[in-house]
Amino acid sequence: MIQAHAVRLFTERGYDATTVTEIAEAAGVSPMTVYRHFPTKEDLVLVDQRARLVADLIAASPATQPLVRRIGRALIDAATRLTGSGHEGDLTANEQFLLARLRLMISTPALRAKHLDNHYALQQAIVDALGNDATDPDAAFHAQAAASACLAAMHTALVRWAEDDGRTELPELIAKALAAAFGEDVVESGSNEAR
Amino acid sequence: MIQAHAVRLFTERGYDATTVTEIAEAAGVSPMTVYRHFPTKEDLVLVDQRARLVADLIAASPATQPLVRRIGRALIDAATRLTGSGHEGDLTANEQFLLARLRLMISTPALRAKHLDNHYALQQAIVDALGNDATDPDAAFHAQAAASACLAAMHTALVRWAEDDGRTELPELIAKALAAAFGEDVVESGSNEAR
DNA sequence: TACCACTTTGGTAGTAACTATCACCAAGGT
DNA sequence: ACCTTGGTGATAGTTACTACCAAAGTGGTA
Repeated sequence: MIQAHAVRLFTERGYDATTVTEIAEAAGVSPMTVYRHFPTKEDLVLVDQRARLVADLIAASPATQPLVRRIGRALIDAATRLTGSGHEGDLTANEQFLLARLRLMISTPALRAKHLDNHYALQQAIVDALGNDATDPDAAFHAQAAASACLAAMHTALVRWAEDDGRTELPELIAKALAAAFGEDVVESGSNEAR
Repeated sequence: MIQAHAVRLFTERGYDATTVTEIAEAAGVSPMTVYRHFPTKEDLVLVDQRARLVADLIAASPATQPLVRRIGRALIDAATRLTGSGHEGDLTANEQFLLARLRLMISTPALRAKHLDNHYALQQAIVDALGNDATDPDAAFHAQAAASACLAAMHTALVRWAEDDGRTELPELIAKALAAAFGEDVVESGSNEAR
């Protein structure tokens, strides 16, 4: 509830122009309570637990495929689940909220910065989930480079999705971004998930 | 001079544990003066004008090559100039300072976040420098995805360089990161620069 | 030397995001 | 009745940063 009020106020008045105290008043709680649930003002927009989902998808993917492909498919599959694709026309309330948060993240420097830093943590989770030999520094470096590049490509897809107001399917955009960066063959078809 | 004192104090006591007032005292100026030259505390570490250099290198690169290769070579060439490669053994004072700043950027969440956001601005500069048709949204999307992925790969190289205390040549690490993400053929040899 | 823009620097006061510490209160188990 | 526990609230303090205005150095001209 606090987060919903926060995103609404940020969207209406702007992020910097909205104080935490105002959010607390709108939500009917004390500023202390807001800080207890969201350690920083940025967290009011950025709370996001995709990391676990993506990491799980990667750990479940076949280790025989190239890194970029494993990671790319996991990102696409995660997006499919998050947006609940397959609808036509109207967006779900979940997607509306995601879009509102994404727009704030893109337009507000402080949020954009912290969001990108969250990707950094997600990158670590992905590298761990790949399950490579951690003792080989070259393999670890390879995994880091591949993961960071995939996440960056996904981020451009997120930006495009927001600019599009969610009209294009997010998984499709991510696939296009990955193809643009790594070549068409990386994400041709099918899912890594077991059926 | 202010920046040098700031980086020294941050390294000695930690970023959060050092106040801007303390930096001002160490540098022998007033806090106001610090804020005038470095709008935010983060900028005391992050001032960096690579953007222009990289963009120029890209604009000068042959448009016939694939995007990832053009961007990758520009990043490698820029790193070569910045570190003044070719030395053996000791690091230059310039490199020492770069390393100190980089270590702070990597270990301090606030700095890491803002640094990644700076990459975001650099990405825009790169896309502009590529000189593609801005009216074609698909081409623009392609360029954004390629640029963000390349920058992300370069960032992992920077991290590795810092972990290595600068022992490996930075351009070489960037080339390896790009190869790991995009394939060995992307950065095989030679420079884009006109001789 | 004297004068005059112009730039750089400094002081004061204020805002807002946090933090530490303590107190309160309702629910549940013994 | 008593104690624990988890959520809540108030108070006071620190610190990054801003707006506004005053002072001091800098360089060119007469």
